[in-house]
Parts: sequence; structure tokens; C-alpha cells
Amino acid sequence: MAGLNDMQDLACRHVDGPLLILAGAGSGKTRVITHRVAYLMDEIGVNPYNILAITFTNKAAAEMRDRVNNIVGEGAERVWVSTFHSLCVRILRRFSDRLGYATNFNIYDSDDQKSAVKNILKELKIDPKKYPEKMFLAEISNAKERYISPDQYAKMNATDFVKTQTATVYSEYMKRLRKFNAFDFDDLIYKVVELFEHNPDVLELYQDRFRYIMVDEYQDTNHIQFLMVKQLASKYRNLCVVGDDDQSIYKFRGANITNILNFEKEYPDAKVVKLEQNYRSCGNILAAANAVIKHNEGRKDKALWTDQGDGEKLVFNQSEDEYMEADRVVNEIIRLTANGAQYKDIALLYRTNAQSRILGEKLVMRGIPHRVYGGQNFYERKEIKDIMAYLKVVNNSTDDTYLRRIINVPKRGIGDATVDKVAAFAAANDMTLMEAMQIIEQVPGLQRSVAKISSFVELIDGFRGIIEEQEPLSTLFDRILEDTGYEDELIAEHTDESMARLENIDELRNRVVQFETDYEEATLADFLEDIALVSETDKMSDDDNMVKLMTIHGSKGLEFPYVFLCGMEERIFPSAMAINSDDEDALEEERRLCYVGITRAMKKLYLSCARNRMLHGSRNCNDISRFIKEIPPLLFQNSGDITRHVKRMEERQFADTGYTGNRYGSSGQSGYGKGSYHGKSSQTGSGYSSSNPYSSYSKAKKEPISITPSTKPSFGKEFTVNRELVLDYGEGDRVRHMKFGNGTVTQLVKGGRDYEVTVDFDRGGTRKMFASFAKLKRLEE
DNA sequence: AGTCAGCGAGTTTTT
DNA sequence: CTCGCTGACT
Repeated sequence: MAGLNDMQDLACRHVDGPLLILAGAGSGKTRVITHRVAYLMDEIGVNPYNILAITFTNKAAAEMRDRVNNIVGEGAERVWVSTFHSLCVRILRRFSDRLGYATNFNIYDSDDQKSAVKNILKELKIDPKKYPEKMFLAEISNAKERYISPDQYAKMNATDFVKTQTATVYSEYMKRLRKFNAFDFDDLIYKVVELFEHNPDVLELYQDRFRYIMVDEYQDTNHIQFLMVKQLASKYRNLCVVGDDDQSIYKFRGANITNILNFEKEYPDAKVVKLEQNYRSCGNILAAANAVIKHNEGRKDKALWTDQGDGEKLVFNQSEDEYMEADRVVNEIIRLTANGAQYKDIALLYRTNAQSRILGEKLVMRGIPHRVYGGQNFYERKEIKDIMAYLKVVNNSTDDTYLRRIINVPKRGIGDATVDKVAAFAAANDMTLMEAMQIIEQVPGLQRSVAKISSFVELIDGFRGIIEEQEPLSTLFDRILEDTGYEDELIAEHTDESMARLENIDELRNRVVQFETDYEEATLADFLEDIALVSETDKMSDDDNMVKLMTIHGSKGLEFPYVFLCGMEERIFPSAMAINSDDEDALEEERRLCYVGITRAMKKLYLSCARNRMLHGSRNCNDISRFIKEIPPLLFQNSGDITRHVKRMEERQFADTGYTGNRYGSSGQSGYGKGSYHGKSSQTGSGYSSSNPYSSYSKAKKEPISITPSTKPSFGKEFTVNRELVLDYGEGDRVRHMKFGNGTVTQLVKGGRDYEVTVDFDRGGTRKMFASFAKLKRLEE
């Protein structure tokens, strides 16, 4: 086939039976999928209506749709290209009545889930302090991903107390969603699998419809998605999955890498095609990627290659702190663009969203156009959630969650006490909150609130009228802003913050109008669905000539000529969590993430890190990331620097020298042993800024320590969790507390690794506190 | 009912 | 450090 290499061609021409395409980064897998669609249609004569392509993100779906349209003429639009989630929503919109759900169901986001569980905990009188709702949600999500129903879950965990409790919460949670006619993200797939299982006619309908199925990013599928694909494909077995086990980076979300690793076990007659020729990156970048990923075990053996030459070498820089790191990055961006690079050719990638702030600030300072993706999601902002809650209530008022959110926003004098009374009445009479409010005169115990509530009900009814009149969505949107007084309130406030909120609301309005123009027939439910399923990065456009900032996760599937991987430090990347994790695979997942990051780069890759960085409110020194060490020094432009860096780093690890003040360090542990790093190292009470952070040790240990004055204090692994807490004050000593002021230590009781300190404060009051948390400073008198 | 201060807790990645 | 919640006060 035109424009394809032999392996790609082979993959396209395999039509009948299961097919596994192992497609390395940048190996042209989208090209293969689109050509395969064309081949099916043009050569085999498959009806495009019978082809389903599932992608992972909406962005990928849109891109694929685009490319299919370009190479296939007639009928391309009839190919079904979508994400798992939107496919499931489609199916559920049509058949949710078979599961006892109405078709105008809501889709819960994680906030909605949280408040649902919170309410349940309240009802069940479970203390959220002891058992946080996050824990239950994680466990519930886990169960759903494995297709375990509440009943099954209860049976499986009958002996474990916490788990029986979780079973109850899970069951209550599902009852609640059922009552409110809502699905959460996991449900969308879970419920489709359930639907198929119990309704063979529906399953067969879709089996016949989707005779040819392709799944992209198969390494990111979880068990329930695996089940769904299996159901759909079981009749015709024309299943083609595409993926790269080295790019599996969503384990935390339930992605199961064994789906792709065991595909051949599940489908023994599967044909396997490996795509290893890379068309994206230059040789040096590929060599770095291969070198890093080679350190993982439990992967399918493969190595990317290119015939496009070595290209430019990599650049690595360690800066003093994160501000200097950002400066360096920005300077290089200025240099690149001065030499002809476009802003949009450049991406700044990092491990955590928090890192974007400083990079963004520096870019603003130098007037470089840029855009930060991800982070505080647009739809998570308060004002957006408020307006969306109005829209959701208008769409479907069975759900108390959204109603409670807006009933007193803006303030209209309906307080919690009143709402609780109405809610109690509703519960007693088996109604929804809205239903109870519609007959508010019958609810006992309310005085003035009656009028307020009925006027609120009228307000919502008015909005609903707009929908019934088939007025455009934007009309409803504007009426909500006006009639509720939401907009006026923000205008009146006239602070920077309220103005920003107004801008956000304006942006939301733009999206409403855009949606209206894109889909003329669209309903309110369609709009809400679009919002629920489409993320920020999906909307990324190539037109804007801007530098792009995003997490490495967010960059998957994208490519940029110039890539900066920032914050290449131990405990940042790999993350502290992965380093400390019991799970052997956690570090491998980080490494895969690193592989993904490296392979985004086409022409040139910059890696950078900071010697010390503010993290969780305190400054810490971190070693250079192990991933840097895994890249052969010769691949770097400044290989001399690298070897020097790495060498110094190793010296610090293996030698117990005065350089780091590593006296109390884990000198016995070499390398990156588990448990070497443990989060907070505030035991000493002496911060980074204190003039001599070692003074406390010398005092307590009564043993001289040689500190070379010129060396910088290095905070890092020398504070291990097993380190006994050392205090520089004792009973009778004068100390200063950040909040309580000066006082005298009256008692010091040792407990475990910590001390319980009792201090008599000058300004009155005696307090007991833990030495590791109370940042007490000794006062010299 | 609403506001505000003070405290505590949690900080990876997201369809 | 920053957010969110609680509880006391107006």
C-alpha cells in the first residue's frame, strides 16, 4: 500500500481474525489504523457502518476521524470512531431503560462522587476522619474496574471489617446513583457490560453492527474494558488491537498491562505485527529512549530504530533551584525562536502539575505566548461548577447533589437547616428533594423559608420552560446568569478574583455557543455529556502559536520538535511515591512515563533539574533523576558535565563524606534502596534557611562534626525515617514557637521516634505538642 | 443566616 | 504552601 513500510502494510492487510499490533512510539500507528480502515472499505468492501475504532482520548478520536476522512472518500463519516466512554454513553442513551435508568441520566464527575460518598458516610455514621471518602471511592472504582458488583464484593470480603464497611458504602452508593439516575465514569463501561450480559439481543445488535473492531492504546485498557471488547468481538472475532506495553502509564487508574501482554493467550490464533521503525525522533533521542526503557523487566522485547540519522544531541542542565531552572528553559526558548523555531514547536513537560506554575510565571515575565494544559481543570472551578449545576438541575432534577449546590448560590436565604428539613420530609415520603420543594406548603416546620423556596422552584421552572420552548442553549445560559443574579453579584463585587470568574463564565458561554454551532440539533443533555467526557487537552489546537505546558501524562500521543523535560530529579521524577512504593512495578511505570516523555521529541530534547526545590512548603535537595543516569553520557551535547554530575552524585551516595553532612545518613544503604527517603524531614525543626542546619546535631550528639563552610547543605536522603529525632533543647530551655511565641520547656517525654514536649508559654497557657510537628527553636540566653 | 478566623490535613498522574 | 472544614461570633 502506498506510503507504508512492510510491517505496516502487513498489519493493514490482515483482515480476518484477531490481530495485535505492537506499535512503538512514533511508528506510525495512526497511519496504520487509518489505512487499515481504507483497506477494509475499498479493497474488502466492508460497509463503513460495520467498523468501530475505539481510542483513548477524544483528541485521538477527532484526529483519527480526520485522517480517515482524508484517505477514504465516500462513507468515511459512517465509520464509528469514539472513545470507550462516549461509545458507552451512546449505547446507554439508547438502552439504559433495560437497566432501570432513564435515558437522560447524568454523568458524575469525581466531585459528584465525593459528595455522594460523603453523604452516605453521614447516613451510615461512619467517621470520615477515620475512613476518608477517598479510600471508599478508590476501592469502589477498583471493584467496578474488575466487574465486581456490590453483592459480590460483600461476599468476597465478609471477614474483613473495613471491607465489609466498604461493601455497605458501595452498595449504598449504587443505590443512590440509581435513585438519582446517574452514572459515574466507571459505571459507563460497567453498565454496558452488564447490559450485554443480561440482554443477548442487545449484544448481538452491536456485535452485528461492529464486525470490525479496532482498539487503540490497548495497553491502557482496564479489565472491564477488556471484557467489553471481548463481548463485542466474540461473534466475528475481527479484533485488532494496537498498543505499546512500554507506554502503559495509567496503572493508577486501573489500566492493566497484562491485557496487551497476554493478548496472544486470550486469542491464540492472533497474528502479531511489530512496528519498530520510528518516523518521529532523531537517532540520539531514540537511543536515549531505548536505553532508559531497557531497564524495565517484564516487557515485550523491542527497540525503536530510525533511518533518519542521529540528529542533535540531548542537553542536560542542573540549576540551583527551580527558578533558575525555569530561567534557563526560557532563555533557551528565546534562543530557539530567534533561530527560526515557532512557539508551537516547543513543549515543556513535567511530572506534576504543580511544576507548571513557576515555568508559567517566567514565560509571562519574558512575554512568551504559552498555554498551560491540565492542572486545575476549567470545569472544576467554582463558578463553572455552579453554572453547570444549574444546567444539570434544569436537565434532570432528580439529583439532590446539584440542587443542594445551587439552592443558596447566590445567597437567597435558604440555609442548611431549612434544606435538611425539606430533605428529611422528602426522605420520609420517598421523594426527591425537588419534588418535596414543589409541594413546599406541605412540609412542616418552615416559616419564612416557604416563600423563598417556592420562588426558587419557580425560577428553575422558568429555566425548564426555555428548554421546552426549544430555545437555544445560549438563551438558557444567559437567563440563568441574569435571573439568578449570579452575574450581578460578581460584577458588584468587582475584585480581581470576581473579574476572573466572570471571564471564566464568559469562556463557558463561548463553549456553549460553539457547541450550538457545531451541533444544531444538540440538546442540553448532549452539551452536558460533551462537557463530562471531553477534557482540556482534547481541545488543544495546532493553530495557536504558543509554547505548550503539560504533564507527561498529558503529552501522550503528541509530538513536538523541541521538548523540555523539567524537574528530572529523584522524588519528583521518579516520584517519591514510586520510590517508596511496595509495588515493584511502580518504578517501572515511572520509567515508562519517562520513555513516553523522551519519545515526544522530534528534533531536540532538553532535560533539566534543580539542585533544590520547594516542595510541600519546604525546600529540599534532590539528586539527579536516575533516569538521567540511564542515558549514555555520549548522547548528551555536554557529556562532560553529565559524567561530572553523575559522578558527584555517586560519590554522595557511596561515600560518607563531610560533603553532605551525611553523618546520620543511611551510609549503610547504597543506591536507591527502598525507604531511604521519607517525605517530611522536619524532625530537627531547623529549616533550610537557618544559618547552620547542623548545629542542632552537634549539640545533641555531643560529637564534633566537620562541616566545610563552603559546601551547601544538602537535604535529601540523609534524613531517613529510622533516624532518631534529635532535639537541641531540653527541659528548662527557652524556646520559640512560630505561633505561640516564646516559652519554657517544662517537660520532655519520649514516645517512639518522637518527643512529646510540654511548653509553658510566656503569653499564657501550657501546651503539649509533638516535637516533630511543633517547629520549636531554641533561644540562646 | 452569614461571615470569618483558625486549625488541620493533604499534597501524582485523569478518561 | 494551600485548600477546606469547623466552629464561634455577629
